[in-house]
Amino acid sequence: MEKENLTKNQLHRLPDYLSVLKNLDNAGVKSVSCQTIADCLNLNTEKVRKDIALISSSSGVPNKGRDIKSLIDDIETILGYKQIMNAVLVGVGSLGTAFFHYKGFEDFGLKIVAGFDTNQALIGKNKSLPVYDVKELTKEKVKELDAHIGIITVPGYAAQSVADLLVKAEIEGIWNFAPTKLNVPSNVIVSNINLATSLAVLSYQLYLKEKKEK
Amino acid sequence: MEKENLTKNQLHRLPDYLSVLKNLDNAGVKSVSCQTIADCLNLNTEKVRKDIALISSSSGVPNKGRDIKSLIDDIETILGYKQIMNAVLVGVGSLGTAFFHYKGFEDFGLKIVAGFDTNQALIGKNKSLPVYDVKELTKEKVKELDAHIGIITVPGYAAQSVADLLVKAEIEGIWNFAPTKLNVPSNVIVSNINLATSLAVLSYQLYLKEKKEK
DNA sequence: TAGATTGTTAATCGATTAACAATC
DNA sequence: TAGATTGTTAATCGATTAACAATC
Repeated sequence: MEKENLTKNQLHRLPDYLSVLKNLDNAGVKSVSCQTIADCLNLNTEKVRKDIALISSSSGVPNKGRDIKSLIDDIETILGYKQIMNAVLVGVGSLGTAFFHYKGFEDFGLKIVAGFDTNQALIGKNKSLPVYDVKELTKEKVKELDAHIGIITVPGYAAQSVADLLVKAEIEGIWNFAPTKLNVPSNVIVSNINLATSLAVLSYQLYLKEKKEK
Repeated sequence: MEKENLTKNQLHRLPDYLSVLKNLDNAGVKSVSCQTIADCLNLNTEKVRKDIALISSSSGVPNKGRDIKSLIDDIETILGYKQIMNAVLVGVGSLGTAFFHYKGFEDFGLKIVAGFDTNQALIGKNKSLPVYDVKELTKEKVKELDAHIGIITVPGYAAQSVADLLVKAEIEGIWNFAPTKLNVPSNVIVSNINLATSLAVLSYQLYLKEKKEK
């Protein structure tokens, strides 16, 4: 599809583009210019144009723009929304339980099929999804569940050992919510999401604001 | 404390530094060089040195490094961990409930004190924290709760109207989990965290890997 | 046709990396 | 003292922005 790989920044903008495009699509709009997308997101046209050119399977039409539906299709393909992938979740604690029951991920192509934990009290089938002992997190089990992604929602100190387990179980990608940098072989893909980091941005701005007011 | 403001990238690295420092502190280490931090995070020394110089209240000592405890203190101050701030959560749905019951945020200086929703079934005090009707999200209520931050966990289409409410209620900062860019006055601080975006990074890498294997 | 919009090339900006003198 | 580590200045790299010719 695209000629070159997307940079991290470009990739981060895709979900925003998608959200704008879906809104326009819902409103019955048929085609869109990069200018319009840029305006909606307070970005400059050039940036959007470059991004879109890179990910679009079709060329833009001068004086018209691009077909919204096919653009949505292109982005969703790249973001993996078109194809549901199974995931296992390790750490059915406070935050883990939240995700465990959150159905929203399926819109993004991710389906949690099982949980793993060390806490015996959590293990069993009492919930909508099975929770297994972390000891059962093996290559065979992962294959049986047809899982390709592992979600880590354990405390920071336990994250690396869980990652090691997932690697051994031949998981292809790890979505890491623990505030720990993971060491994994280069063929395993890791995406970190750190709530603390995100919150830090907010706190820092408030801290600056307060400091300025004094 | 620091002379210049931190860039977004630098800010994002602080929680990582903090995590490394805390590990070393727990291990009984007293002082640390930037080189050590850099090694732990696979960053290069120069970058870490610049970052640390910017946020540290004390100068580094050649041939020794810096005192770990005071460095932790500096970072925690900037990240706002030293001072708990109250927050209200709007949207006690699937993801919202998760956060609502997640106690982990208090470690990062954030305490959720109340929830708001439009769904009458969710309103009441049956849980550990009160859930109010979104109609009650007023300036007075926010003041009464001593809340400074608003957390948005509603679906994308509702996010902007919730943001408007929060602004009217004179909230200072918004932590936005909805996949929507918010328009707010410049004195209100917004930090977006988009699970879809984070997942997109993972999906895209898997997509590239698959494409390459073909 | 005229004009909006595209794709592409060049200029600018900022962040990262490299180099090195200063110093406890 | 010698050497590890610092702080700072310069070089490199990459991403963003600006400019503009091409075109439906």
